Amino acid sequence: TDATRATEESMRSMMEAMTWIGLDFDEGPEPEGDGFGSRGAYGPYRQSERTALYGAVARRLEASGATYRDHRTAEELEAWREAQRAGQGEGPPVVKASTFEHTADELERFAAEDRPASLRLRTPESGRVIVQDLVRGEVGWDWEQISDPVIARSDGSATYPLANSVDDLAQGISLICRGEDLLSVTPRQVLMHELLTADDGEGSTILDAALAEVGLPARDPSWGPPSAFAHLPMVVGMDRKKLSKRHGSVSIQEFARQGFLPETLRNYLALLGWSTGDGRERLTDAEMIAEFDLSDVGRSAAAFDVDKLTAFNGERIRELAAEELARLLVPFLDGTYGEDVLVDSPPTDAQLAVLTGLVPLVQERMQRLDEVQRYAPAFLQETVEFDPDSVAKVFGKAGSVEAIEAARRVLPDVEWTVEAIEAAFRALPEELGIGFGKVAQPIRVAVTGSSVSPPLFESVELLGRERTLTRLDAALPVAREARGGG
RNA sequence: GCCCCCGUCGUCUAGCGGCCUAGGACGCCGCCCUCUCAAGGCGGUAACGGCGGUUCAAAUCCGCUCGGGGGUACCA
Repeated sequence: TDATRATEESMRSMMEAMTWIGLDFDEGPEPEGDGFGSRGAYGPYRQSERTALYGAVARRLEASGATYRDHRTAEELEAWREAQRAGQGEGPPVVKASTFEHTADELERFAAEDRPASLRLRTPESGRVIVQDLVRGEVGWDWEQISDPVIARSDGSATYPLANSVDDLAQGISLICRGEDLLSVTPRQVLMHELLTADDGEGSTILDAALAEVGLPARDPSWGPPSAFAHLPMVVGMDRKKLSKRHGSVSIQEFARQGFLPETLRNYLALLGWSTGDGRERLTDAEMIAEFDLSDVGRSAAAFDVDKLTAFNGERIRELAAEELARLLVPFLDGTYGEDVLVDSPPTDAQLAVLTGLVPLVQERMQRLDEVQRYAPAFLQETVEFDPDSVAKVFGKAGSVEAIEAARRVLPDVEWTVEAIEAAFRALPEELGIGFGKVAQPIRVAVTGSSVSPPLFESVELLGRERTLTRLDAALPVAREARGGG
C-alpha cells in the first residue's frame, strides 16, 4: 500500500529469501516471468492490484457514516501534534472526531477551494475494547486513547488499516499471526472487521457488496470473521534493540552467503520464543510442524544470538552425508581455484573428486560452509603460500629442517595409503630423537602452508605423492632460512 | 508525555505454590583425548530486577517500583 516503498526489487528479494529458507505458501503473489503472478483462488494478492476494491469499500464506509473527511494538510497536522506534545493543547495527541471533524461551514469552504481530504475512521469516543490474543491473553484499551486512523489518503489510496482488514476478510484469513509491534493497532482492526461484515440493511455487508461491485470472488459463507489474533514476541539484536542493519547480517540472503543452512535457520528461528518444553533443541521440520503450538509461545522479546545459530549450523553440517556436503560446498569454492571459478560452471569430475576427498577431512571442523575456503586452497591449487606466522613459529624451531628432510627421504618409497604414510611418519621421531609433535608440525606447514590443517596423514594422502614431494622441496629453503635467520 | 506489552544464567529457555541447594542449550573456563585445529567426553562458571504483601510454603499469586521494548504517521 505504500507505493514509495514497494518496489519490484524488494518484492523479489523477499520472495527469494522465503524460497531459500524454505517457507512455502498456499496463496500469494509469486514471480512469473518478468512480473508477478498469483497462486490461489482469491487473488490478486498484491495490494497495488486491489485498489478498486479498497476504493469501493471506502466509499461505502463513508456513505454509512463510519468515516469523516479530514482536509488538514500534513503541515497542519504536524503543527497540531507539536502543540499537543508541548503541552499547549488539551490532553494527549489523540485524534478524535469530536475535536477533529470539520464543521459544515469548513467543509463547504474546503470543497469550494478544492482542498483534498483524507478519510478517517470514526472510532468510539468512550468505552473499552478487549482483544483476546492467543499468546498474550486479554489485552484492553480505552477507546478515548485511540486515534482515528486515516484509512484512505487524500489521493484516494488505501492505507494499511483499510487494505489489511479488507484482505483478511476477503481472503478467508482465520488467524492473524504477526509481530508484537502490531499489537497496539489491533483495536482499530477489530472495529474495521465489525464494520465491514455488519449487515448493511439490504441483506448484504459493506465488504460483500464491494466485492460484487468490483467483480472479485465472493467470500465463502463458512469463513466468518478472523476471530483469532496472535502477537508473537519480537526478535531483537543482542543489544535488545529492534533488529536492523546495524546488527550486521539481517537479510536472509546474507546468511545464505555466509554458509548457513536453511534448515538451521528454520530450527533456530523456531526456538526464538518457543520451545518443546523437554529441552530438545535440534529439531527436524517434521518435529517442529508436529509439535509447535501457539500456546507454548513465550511473551518476551528474544535476542538473536549468532553464536548459537553458528553452533547449530556446525552440528547440522556434521550430520550431512558426505556427498551432500560436497555438493553444498561447490558454490563456496569460488576463488579457491584461482581463475577457475566453479560457481558459474559445473565442477569437473576431477574437481568433484578432490572435493569429495576433502569433505571427510573438513566436515567436523566447519561451522559454516564458507569456511571451506580456509582449507580448500591447499588441496585445490598446485602450490601453497606459506603462512608467515606458521613459518616463524614452526620452521623457526630446532629440528624443523631435519623433519622435512626426513619426510622427503621417506615418502618416495611409501605405499600411498593413509596407513602406510602414518607408519612411515611414526617411525621418524625415534630416528630423529624428538617427539612426534615436533616432526609433524614442520611437515604440516611444509605441505599445507599452515600450522592449522586437517589431519596430516589424510592430507598428504589426498594431495598425492607428486605434489607432496614438490611442496617439501619448496619448503626446505624457507625452513633453512627461518632457522638461520633466528 | 500518553497508551500497550515484557522482565529466570551474557544469550535462547525449562519452571505454571512445596519435586528448585532453579534444569537444559549456546558462550566462556578447566581437564581428558590428541599430529595442529576441530570434533568428542567429563567437570566448572553464571540467573529468579527491587520492595512490599497473600500463604505453613513463592521464581511461581497480588500490588507498587525500577528497567527494557513497542506504539503514538495520509509507514506497515
